[in-house]
Amino acid sequence: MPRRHRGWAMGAGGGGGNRHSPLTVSILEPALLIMIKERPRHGYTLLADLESLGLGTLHPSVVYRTLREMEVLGWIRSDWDTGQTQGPPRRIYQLTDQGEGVLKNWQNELDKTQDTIQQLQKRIQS
Amino acid sequence: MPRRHRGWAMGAGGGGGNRHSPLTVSILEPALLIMIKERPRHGYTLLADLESLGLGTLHPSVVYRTLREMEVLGWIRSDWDTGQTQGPPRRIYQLTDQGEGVLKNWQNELDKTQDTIQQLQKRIQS
DNA sequence: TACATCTATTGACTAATAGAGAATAGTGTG
DNA sequence: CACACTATTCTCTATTAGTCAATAGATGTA
Repeated sequence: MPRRHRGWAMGAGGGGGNRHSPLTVSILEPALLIMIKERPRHGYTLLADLESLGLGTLHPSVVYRTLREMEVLGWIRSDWDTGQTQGPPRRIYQLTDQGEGVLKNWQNELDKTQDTIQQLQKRIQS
Repeated sequence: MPRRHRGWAMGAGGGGGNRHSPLTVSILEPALLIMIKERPRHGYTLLADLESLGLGTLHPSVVYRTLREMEVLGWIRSDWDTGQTQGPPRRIYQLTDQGEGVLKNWQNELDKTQDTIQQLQKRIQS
């Protein structure tokens, strides 16, 4: 089963189950950082919150992996949740100081991206 | 030399030469389609035009490869330029009918992305 | 207690993409 | 001819992403 990325835009409305575009994946990282900064959360919650952002097509393991990798990089830190849980112990993630800095870079990038997309949208309308 | 993507946001303002974010790469495909639709062009020109969009950090081979792959997919078509050139013959790309459809999908995706980013920006300001 | 179900997270395997550098090649200029 | 500039292609390898399966605690229920 091909999981094309290049070529994503062909099957978006056509074929079987709809997959997300590469853009979706690219936004995952800042989205997680922003939500974690808002309020420390665990992966399962973040998974649901991504849904409400329209990034809900991402496979859980992609999200968990991203979280683990960002922790290795020192952008976020996790502690085991001591409160009662309806399941196995879960990691609560919070932003580190380094993560704050990284998030600032990401904000600049998001701004630039907004700008670029807007330019593209204008160009196509004329 | 590591060409990290995950981890991009660390070195953006810090280390050596600045690389682009994954977002930049994700936008390349629709950007090319839009510019080609505006006016058929060859790769070298597109390369320069990307610059003015703020996507100038992309390596030429990435851009040429993307063009070739989009041609294989049937989204664009190329003819050798018959006019005089100041160099070797060059391919002029133009959008196909299929490419028009793909571009529409991309436009939806760009809209959605604008939306998501805006939501994220709002959330971080409060 | 055996079993299903829901909450949570992790691991392993492989396909696909991206980044870099070098190769190829035509044209014009000193 | 050597060099610079225009233009495109190729190859090699690092990195990322997608999928599936495994692990595991808690809760309910037959």
